[in-house]
Amino acid sequence: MSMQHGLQNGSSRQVAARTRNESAPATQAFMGSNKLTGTPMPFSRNTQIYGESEPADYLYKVVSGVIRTYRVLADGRRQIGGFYLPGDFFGLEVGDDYTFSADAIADSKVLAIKRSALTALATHDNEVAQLLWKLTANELQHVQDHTLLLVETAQERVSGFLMEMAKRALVGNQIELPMSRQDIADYLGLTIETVSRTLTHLEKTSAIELPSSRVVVLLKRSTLNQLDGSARYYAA
Amino acid sequence: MSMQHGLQNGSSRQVAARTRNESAPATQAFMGSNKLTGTPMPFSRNTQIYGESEPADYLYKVVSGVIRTYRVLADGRRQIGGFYLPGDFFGLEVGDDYTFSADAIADSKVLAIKRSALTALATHDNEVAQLLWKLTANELQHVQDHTLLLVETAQERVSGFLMEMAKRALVGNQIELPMSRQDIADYLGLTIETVSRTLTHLEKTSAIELPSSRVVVLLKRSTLNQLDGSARYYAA
DNA sequence: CGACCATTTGATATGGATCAAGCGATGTGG
DNA sequence: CCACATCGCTTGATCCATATCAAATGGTCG
Repeated sequence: MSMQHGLQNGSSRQVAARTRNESAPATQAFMGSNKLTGTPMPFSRNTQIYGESEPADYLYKVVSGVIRTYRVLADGRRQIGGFYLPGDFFGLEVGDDYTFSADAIADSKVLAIKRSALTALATHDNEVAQLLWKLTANELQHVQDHTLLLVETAQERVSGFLMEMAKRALVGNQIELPMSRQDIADYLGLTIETVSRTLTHLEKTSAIELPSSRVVVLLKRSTLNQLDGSARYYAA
Repeated sequence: MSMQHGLQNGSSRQVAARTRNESAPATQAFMGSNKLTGTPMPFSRNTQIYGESEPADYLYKVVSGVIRTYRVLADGRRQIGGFYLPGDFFGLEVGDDYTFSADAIADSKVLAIKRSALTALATHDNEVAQLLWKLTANELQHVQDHTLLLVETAQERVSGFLMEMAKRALVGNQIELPMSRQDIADYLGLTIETVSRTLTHLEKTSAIELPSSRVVVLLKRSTLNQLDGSARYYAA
């Protein structure tokens, strides 16, 4: 793919610290909206919540755990649409059916909100209608950022992913990754080997530290930011 | 420069306007909604309609011509978000600013709809609120399909692109491409050379015919469909 | 401890990028 | 009306980032 030795490049570039538009996998809990009542449901690790092309009867909100949405391509590869953390909504559809499958990455609790109730509400409650729109728009924002990641180099994709996670799951200066290398790879359109090698390389260049495979300590955010091309796509 | 080989351009336009039946790059004119009034504005080939990060004061609807939206990445590469044909809406934002730039690929006419008026309307007119939501959702749908394209092989991407265009601008069994190879390449995350070679290859294998560089005759839709992985991502 | 699974690391292959001509159509000025 | 520059596209040769194939290592749980 389009290569460019991002290292020197980065330095020549103004570090336009572009505060990327907030809520990544979209649908942050920017709204407690008491109007959204639903049934709490537990899902254990690796169980499916819904499958693509099933009727989209519920909108979900993550209470605890982590959810991934994905499609399976004809050749068997899997594309992950996004990772959803507590507070995030997922499963919002405008058409009749789900366009992705969703399952729990870790043991999770989600709130299932009946769609029929929601849309009924929305027709006369403008606040709800606005909320549904905002949720859709957030999702759109996230997919667009994701799209941008997919045309970058492996290093940029992995850095971009880490920056995205940093915004959402940073504790101190370390991130705990709830997902496997395979999940990351499928989200970034790379192979697990490339993801692994890239992380190792970032560690060798002291941009990060990997105390364990699921924990990333950010040492040089600036370096990662520079590598993360999408963080400053409004070029020179 | 200011010139354009307007040859078939003018004529194909009218035809396209009434052949389209789909909602590909989203925001199809599935709604004439008399409530959306705006000022008709002409833009000549290669002129900008708005730039990314400018205040998003207008929503646009294509009357004639073709529009592309894009972002420029830090390394100078350009990513095209979508191509908008007559009937399509573009420039819909939820945040304050445009997240893409937009310009006319060919001489075009667009309707500029004041956003302030729209949002005002939406707060008490549910139909308008619904429309805005649907437009956003259509865009989301399109970006998700686009995302899928970007993780496929060059042949799949080009085939996918042709299928997408076929849904929107097919006349008989031929497509007139209003955009350059560079535009296609930037939409697919490939180089112009790869796009060109891939088209040549499709021609050699008799899947298509290229009477001229801007005209594609579809000979074996089935072959293209098979190559177009995204058309059937819900694998075996 | 041993089986299993996730991750890393190594060696090699390859699809598409890059670099570099060529070519045909359009437009320009003499 | 004809050389000639320009532009968009194609074609060819080579390179390289990432995939693929393969094996080693490490962590977890019975």
